[in-house]
Parts: sequence; structure tokens; C-alpha cells
Amino acid sequence: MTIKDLSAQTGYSVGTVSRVLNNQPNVSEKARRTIQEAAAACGFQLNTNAQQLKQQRSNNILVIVKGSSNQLFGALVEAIQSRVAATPYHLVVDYMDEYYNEVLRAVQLCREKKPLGLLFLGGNRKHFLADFERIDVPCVLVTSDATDFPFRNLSSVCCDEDLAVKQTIEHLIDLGHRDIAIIGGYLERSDTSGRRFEGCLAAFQENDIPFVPERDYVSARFSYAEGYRAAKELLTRQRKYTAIFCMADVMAMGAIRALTDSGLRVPDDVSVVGFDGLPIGEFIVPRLATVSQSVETLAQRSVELLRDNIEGKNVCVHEIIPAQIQWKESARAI
Amino acid sequence: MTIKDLSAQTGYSVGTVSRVLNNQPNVSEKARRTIQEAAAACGFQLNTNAQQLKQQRSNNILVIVKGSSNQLFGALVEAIQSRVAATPYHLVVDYMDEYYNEVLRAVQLCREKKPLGLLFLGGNRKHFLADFERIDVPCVLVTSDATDFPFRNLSSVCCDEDLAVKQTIEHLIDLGHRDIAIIGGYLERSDTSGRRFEGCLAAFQENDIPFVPERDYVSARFSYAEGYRAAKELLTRQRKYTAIFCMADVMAMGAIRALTDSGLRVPDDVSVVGFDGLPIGEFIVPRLATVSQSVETLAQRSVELLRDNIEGKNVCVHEIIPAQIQWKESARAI
DNA sequence: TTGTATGCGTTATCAC
DNA sequence: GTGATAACGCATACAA
Repeated sequence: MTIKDLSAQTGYSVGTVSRVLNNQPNVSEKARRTIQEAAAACGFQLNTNAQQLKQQRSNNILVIVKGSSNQLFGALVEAIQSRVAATPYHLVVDYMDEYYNEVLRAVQLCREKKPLGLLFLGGNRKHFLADFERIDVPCVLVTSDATDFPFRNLSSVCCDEDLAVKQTIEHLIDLGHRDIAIIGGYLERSDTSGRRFEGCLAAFQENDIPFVPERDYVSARFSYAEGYRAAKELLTRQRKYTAIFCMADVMAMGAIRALTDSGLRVPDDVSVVGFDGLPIGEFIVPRLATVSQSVETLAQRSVELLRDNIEGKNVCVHEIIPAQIQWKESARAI
Repeated sequence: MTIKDLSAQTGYSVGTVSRVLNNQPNVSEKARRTIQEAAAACGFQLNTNAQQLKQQRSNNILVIVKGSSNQLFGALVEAIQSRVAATPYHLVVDYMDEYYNEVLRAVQLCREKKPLGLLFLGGNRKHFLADFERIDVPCVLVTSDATDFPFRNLSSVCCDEDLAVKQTIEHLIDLGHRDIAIIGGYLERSDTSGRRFEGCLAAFQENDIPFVPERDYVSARFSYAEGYRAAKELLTRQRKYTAIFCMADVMAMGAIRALTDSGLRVPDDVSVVGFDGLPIGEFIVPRLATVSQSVETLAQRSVELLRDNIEGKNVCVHEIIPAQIQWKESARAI
């Protein structure tokens, strides 16, 4: 079934059929009705390949997701999905390893899929500086800040993570904690971790709390298992910690399990704070104290921004969304 | 950049260029080398739309996911993704609400995307019987059984869920439990729930354990929040339960939180058992007793089966994968 | 308002 | 082994 068949069937030319099917003007009401009915009757659908070949573009928005064990991104993809569903565009999702080069992957996919725009869920500074110039469609970097990148087609939406982390650590300090350990990502590879690390450092320095990265920081991937491992490792170190801040909820949950397995109670013996605000955090025992990023807001703003740019607004915006610090049962005063 | 440019650049005709780029025979080694080098030099990539328009098909495998809060499917998608990445095919993922009609959606997407084959993550019996005949590409139903469907292009891969559930309940009975409640899906809408429910009934009947669905069964969606709600509801009922079996780990975790909030301890006061074997289950306190489905095996077999059929084997297979019952801390003998 | 004709980038069928 | 050339299904500029 092609527009040619539809043309033969209705007596109108393919031109008119095409115009009707694309809701274009300059078609008589009668022709429109006739053709629409005929199309509906046989469940006609335009051939996307022919359409896109002719128009030299797809109507896809591409999401590039760094790391699939990061549940936050899973939730984000879902939220983005439902927002894009309300637009004329299609969403194509591409997952890749946490530490691969997302920009090179994007360059590749742009050639292959010719998307209208790109959403990066997570991104590494070095990769962008090295190769982003090769991408010419509008992009939005989500959960990282692109303010000081020299690219006119790259917007960003993220939380004020460093500030939120700083305030979180400071609140731990207010609660009486002096021996605080951090579990986070590999700083040399993860900008997100770097930014959150800055927040930690600032809090420690301004409050004269001793913190020696080599001793008090453990690197891990963003997963339950690695959070578990990292906490176990902390327990082998000399210093005795009363609080652990984890740069992701999944790590925090792994850490809580590790502490429990070692006979420590959370929060009685050790307070644990995560980052992300995953739904599951509300349901574990104890409820997880965390820095919550609004998945809905992140999704909404990034899709809106991308749409604006796809549709010609041509603005490069860097939005900061406030993170919400949620003090729940897993942290306490000492 | 098109094969025309490549043709002009290398002096060979578009025919030869096309042959080289598709690894076809009847090309001289010299031509092959020259053209491959030229293509590599400018990072040439065939235009998928033109290709698929000409060939009248895509090289996509489509996954239709029912319900996105079901973490099991999330894990499955990931596992499937990595397996398909090792094939010549591309994976396109489509998410839909837990209770929509996945078959109608599939019919629609087949017209639109012309995939080589379909993977259904979850499926409803009624929907298949009503409309599946409209789909003519190879399909695999994952996590549900399609043995008694009259379709030659529908295979299936799933666990022996009813048996596993029956054994699980029987083991609860062996542990001394007599007052057992069930939290599951809406039976009229979820075949999966129906099948697991059969397992429950069989166990109760064969062991003469009283079970009245109206009193001892609560319907919920597959999410943390609904598991929480369902458990709270159980607590308002007359009967006092010593064990709750939940048809999904997410429900079980919600239920544990609800019990804890009501001053009950798990497993001391109430044992809780889930279904799925999600990674997080290993990390919550207490570790979740569960019926574990091997995500890896499900993914592997369903992709292999689909590939076989796409590549012409034309067999319709229904595989049963053994579920593993894992007794962990959230259940105990009384 | 409608019809006609051209070309998008590829593959595949022929001739050579 | 290689080179023309005709489709594939559609959008669109232009003619009517």
C-alpha cells in the first residue's frame, strides 16, 4: 500500500494525497475527507524510509545514556520518553558503558540516524571539548553543566550539585559528625563525581574538618555492588567514621548493606547519605537520606529546551535546578 | 557524502562501490581495497533510509516492554541490548503502560518500522488471541508462556512460574506458616499474575491450608508504592498473617517497608517473599527471599530464538527456564 | 485547487 | 569484474 494506490483508489493525484496526509493547506475539503477516509479504511501509513530519504532527516530525538546500572538514568529515560510521546518526535534510546566516549558515539549515531537533536544523559568534559564540534544538531546535556563550553548548539540542565553536596556535608557536620568518609566515582573519569567532590572539599575546608582523600575517599562505579565493596574497604582503614556520604543512592544502599554485614547499625553507628532521590530510597529500612534531583523537572526542561532549539529558537541555555536535601532515617545527629 | 561521491572519487561505478560496501563477491581485490580506504578516510556511512527503502525492510529488532516500573524488564532490556549488539541487527525499544494492548501496539509498530522480528516483554493472553494473527514477522514472548497459542510465528521463553510459586508456598508451609497472604497483580488483566496465582492455589489446596482470595489476596500494580499500599491493606483485615508472598520483588520491598512502619519486624513477625530476583534484593536489610528468574538466560534464549527465526529456521519453540528459589533473610521458620 | 515530474541514496538486474 | 540504469515511496517545485 502506497500513496500511489491511494491515489488510484480515490481518483486524486499522488500530490494531493501527499498533501492531505501531511495536513498541508491548499486542498479542498472534499478531497481531504475522501482521502482521509480511504487512508483510514485500509490503515494506511506513510513509509518512513521514503519520507526521511526525501526530507533528508529523521524525526528522531536521540538519547545517549551513560551507564545503565545508574537507576537515575533509567527513571530519567522513562520520564523523557513520556514527554517526547506528546510531541511529533520519536525517541530513540542508546545505552553505553559508563566510561565510554559518549561524544564519539554521538558523532557516529548522528551520521547513522540523522536525528533532529540529542539528549546526553551524563557526559564527560574531556570528550566534549575534544569532539563535540563535529556535532551540528541541537543538544542538551542533562545532569551535567555545560556553561563554560564553547558550543552554540549545546544547552544543559542539571542540579546545583556542588552546592547541594556542600550543604549536605555541612549539615552532617552540624549534626556533630567529624569523621566523614566519601564514596564516589573515579574522579579522573567522571565529571559528575568531580563536581560533587568539590562540594565535599569546600564543606570540609570551610569548617576545618580533616579530610584526606587518600584515606577518606573510595572510588567505585555507580552500582549496589560497588557501593558495598567501597564501604567494606572503608572499614579496613584506620579511621573510624561516623558518617558516609555516597555520590549515588545505589552506592549508599550497597554501603548500608556492607555496614550491616559488619555488625554496624545505620544510623546508630554510622549515618549514610546518598544522592539522587531514587524511589526505592523511600522504601528501604532505614529510609535513605539523600540529595534528591527532580527527575520530572530535569526531563521536562531538557525536552522543552531541545524542542525549542529543534524548532529554530536557536538559544543556548544552561539551567540549574535546585536539588532537594532530604533528611531521612539513615542519618542522625551524634 | 553518498556512494556517488565515493564512486567519482575512486573512479569505480556506484555498482562496484555498493558491492564493496556490502561485502559482496565479484569485486577485484584492488577495487575492494581502494574503495574501502576511501570510505574509511571520510568516515562514510551508508544511508539507512535509502537502504531500507530499497530493500523493503529494516534491520531492526523491536522490543515491546509492558510497564516500565517493573525493574525486571529494565534489567532484561539491558541484557537483551547487549546480546543484540553482537548481531548485525539494531534494537529498538518501545515502552508502554502495564495494562495497554501490546499486540495492537505491535501491529502499529510493524507497519511503521517494518522490523525483522519482535520481542514481547510481558503479554496478555486475550490480546494475543484477538489480534496476533495480524503480525507476520517472527516473535518471541518473554516471561510468559505461549505454548497453547495457535501461532506459527510466536515462540516463548519463560520460567516455570506456577511450579516455582507452588514450591515456594509449600516451603513456607514447611516452615510452619499457616496464615499466608498474597499480594499480586490484577488477575483479570495480568496473565503473569494469573499463572503465579495458580501456583499459590495449588499449594494451598494440596496442603489443606485455608485461603480465601477475597480475604487473603490483594491486587496491586507492580511497584514499590503499590506493594506498600497492599501490605497496609492486609494489616486492616481480620486475619493475622505470618507470611506474605508477593508476585514481584518491588511489591515485596514496598510491603516490608509497610510492615516496618506498622511496628512489625521482618522476618521475626512476618516473613516476606518476592519474585524476580532483582539485584537490589541482595542489598536491602533484610536480604529478600525471592524466586529468581535468570535475566541472562531469558535474554540469551529469546534473542537466539528470534535470530534463528529471522534467519529462516522457522521453528516455533516454547522454552521453560527453571526458576531458582532463594531463601534469604526476609523469610524464617516459625 | 490539482496534477506532473524530478530526485533523495541505495540495491539489484542487466548488459558488457 | 565492472558499469549503466531502473526501481523503492515519498515530498515538492512547478505547471496547469
